Amino acid sequence: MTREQSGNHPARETLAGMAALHGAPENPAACPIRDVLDRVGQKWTLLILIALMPGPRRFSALQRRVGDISKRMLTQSLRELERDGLISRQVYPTKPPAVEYALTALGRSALDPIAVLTDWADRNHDRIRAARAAFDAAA
Amino acid sequence: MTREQSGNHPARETLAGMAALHGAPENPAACPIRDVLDRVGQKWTLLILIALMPGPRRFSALQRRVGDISKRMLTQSLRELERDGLISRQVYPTKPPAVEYALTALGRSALDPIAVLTDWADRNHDRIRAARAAFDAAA
DNA sequence: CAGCATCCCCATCGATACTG
DNA sequence: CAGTATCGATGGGGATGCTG
Repeated sequence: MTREQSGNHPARETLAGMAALHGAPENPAACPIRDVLDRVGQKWTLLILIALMPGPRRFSALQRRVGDISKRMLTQSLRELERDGLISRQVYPTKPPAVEYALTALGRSALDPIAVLTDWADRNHDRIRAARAAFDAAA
Repeated sequence: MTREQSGNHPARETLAGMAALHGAPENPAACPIRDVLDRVGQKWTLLILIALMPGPRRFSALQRRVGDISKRMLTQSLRELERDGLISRQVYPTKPPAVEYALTALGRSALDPIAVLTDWADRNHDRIRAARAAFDAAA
């Protein structure tokens, strides 16, 4: 989680605006872009959000669904997502305790822009792989 | 893997497919999501792409524009972006050598989905910060 | 079942110095 | 100017074990 530079921007909505504003990193406050991207770029967060798309899931169910994530990382990632308000955590004090995680409205809304990005990734992955092969061949 | 019920949203169908795809962790390179996200999540890549949006830039100009990036990281990040085919590298063998970097068509196309994501970040940053404050207060 | 706690590896990144 | 080379700090994240 890297923090620094790239101050907050007032009424920017386009990348162009951000490119322009970036020349002045006087405000040390957290940049929304970095803030979100650092989270999205983390290894498991996205997989967890995706795993929660169909509906609420319990801890173990999540672990199975995500795949080879360790309990440690699952716990840690869930905490961060909960802290950011993207998922909710409901504890049922049953005999063996049960905890259910679910997407919040904010979490669901995050999946739309993420879907755009992953769709791009899906559509252009071949091109990227080809570019890499060409680059490596030239070396 | 089994398809994930309902999801009238087309983009979400794709995401669900990606989730299923991850079921095979033996070849992580085969997952477009991780492939792209790892790059996007890196510290400087996005800043560099944004810095190149207005047009081609030379090494030093990029370094000034991005901010406090070291030459080491700038070089490294540029190499990866070039390898992925997102930017091009043009060398002018002048007296003091000049090298110009520019977005490729692929690189430009990547900025669209990224803009969607950063726009979301911009719009929802306040909510996230509020959620964090609430979470921290509860602890 | 859900989750902390602990140990440890290694990838990422920063700083500095050197070069064609 | 545009890098390369090297060292070192930081922390993400895997493996394992323990608990309410």
